[in-house]
Amino acid sequence: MTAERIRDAAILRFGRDGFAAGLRAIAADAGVTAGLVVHHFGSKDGLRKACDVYVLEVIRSEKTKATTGSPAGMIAQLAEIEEYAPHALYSLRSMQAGGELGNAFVEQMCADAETYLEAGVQAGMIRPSRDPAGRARYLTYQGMGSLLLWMSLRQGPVELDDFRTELRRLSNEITLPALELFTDGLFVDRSMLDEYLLYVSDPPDGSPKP
Amino acid sequence: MTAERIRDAAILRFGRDGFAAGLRAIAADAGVTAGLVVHHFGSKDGLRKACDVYVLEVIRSEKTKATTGSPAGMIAQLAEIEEYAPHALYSLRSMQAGGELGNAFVEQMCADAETYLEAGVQAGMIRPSRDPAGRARYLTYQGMGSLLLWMSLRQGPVELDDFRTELRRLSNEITLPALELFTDGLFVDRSMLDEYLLYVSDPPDGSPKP
DNA sequence: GCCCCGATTGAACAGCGGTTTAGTCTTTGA
DNA sequence: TCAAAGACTAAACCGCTGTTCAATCGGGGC
Repeated sequence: MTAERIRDAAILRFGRDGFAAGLRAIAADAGVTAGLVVHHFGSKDGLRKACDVYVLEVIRSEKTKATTGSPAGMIAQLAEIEEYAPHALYSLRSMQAGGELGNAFVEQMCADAETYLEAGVQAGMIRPSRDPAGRARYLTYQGMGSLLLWMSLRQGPVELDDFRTELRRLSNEITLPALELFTDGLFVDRSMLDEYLLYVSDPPDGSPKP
Repeated sequence: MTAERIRDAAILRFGRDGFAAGLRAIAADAGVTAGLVVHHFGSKDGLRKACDVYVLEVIRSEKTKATTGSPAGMIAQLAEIEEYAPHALYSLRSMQAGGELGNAFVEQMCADAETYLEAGVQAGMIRPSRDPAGRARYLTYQGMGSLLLWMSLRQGPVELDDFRTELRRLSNEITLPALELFTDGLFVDRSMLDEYLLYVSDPPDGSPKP
């Protein structure tokens, strides 16, 4: 079907150039004209919405273990994706641009991370947290955010091959510091944590809650 | 001076709306016309360059302890900035858009983080790392990246007041998980780290280096 | 007093973006 | 076979952008 070809071309283009990509470029990639795109999707925003639901569908169905709960694991496994790199890139662009899919995507990743972390805790591999949801959200934002920062810093188009190879390079660079942090932490003593726990149990101002 | 007023208005506008903001909007904010802006700065890119060097100057002179090396510290201290919030927001936009200032800024933050971490190690508060530079870069990317992700997810303009208050809220949400991670780590045993260290000492393929 | 130079403006220009429209071509169904 | 419906195109339209240009205004030097 032509509409699907347009949608796939749009996913590729949007991933490569961001959502500032023009309809004419997408149409040319799909071998059609700009008018046909809006004929099928109503508008550029309609096209984006169609891409959103499709990508979310693909990711949802293929995320058998797409997230392990740890940022290093996320990135490493993202790097292994060959076939689904376009959808991963498109998702990153969605986060970069904001909007519904971007928010839905990170919310889903936060929820998944919490599930996997809880499983790790039950299996005796991961330390329990005083705020499991907060920890999951924290780790997810840090992991996906660093990825987003990396992509944002390189201005201009992001080629799929570059995406894959650079992702692997990043994964290699990150693995050691992440493993260090995850096994031994950063601080040598618990004074800062204890002070904070004391502070939130009797806060001078009632802003944070335990 | 009028040129300085234009520059300041541009820093505010760019921070609020991103670099897609129009010259006419900036000019209106400064009480002048679009023509005068290019008369003074040559082009929109010239205006952005001028904002870049000025913001970098301000940040450099005022970063007495703008970074502590830890993501939680970064964000918390960024949140305390009242006067320099526009410059912090502009820097975030620079990272979002890529370009020279964005890269220069994170590189500087990585270097600073390494310095502060080393100081913490010398003071006996922070654990030494097998790859201090890599750890500093890792922590910087995670911390700034999560901030960038937060800003990217909210589409539309970012008001200065929202920026400050939301930054504080984020800081409160993050502090506990970060302190937990920094004191105890995430894993209960060292098996994953030991396996990796064994792996990099005799890699099956020569990609990562110890 | 005059003149020149920089600041400043308003309008116009050129290009690109999404969208619209009129028209052609292809398929389909009775 | 014919006509209606939808796929598809080419061109135009319109709003927005950064940029240019001619003209005007306002002081400072000779």
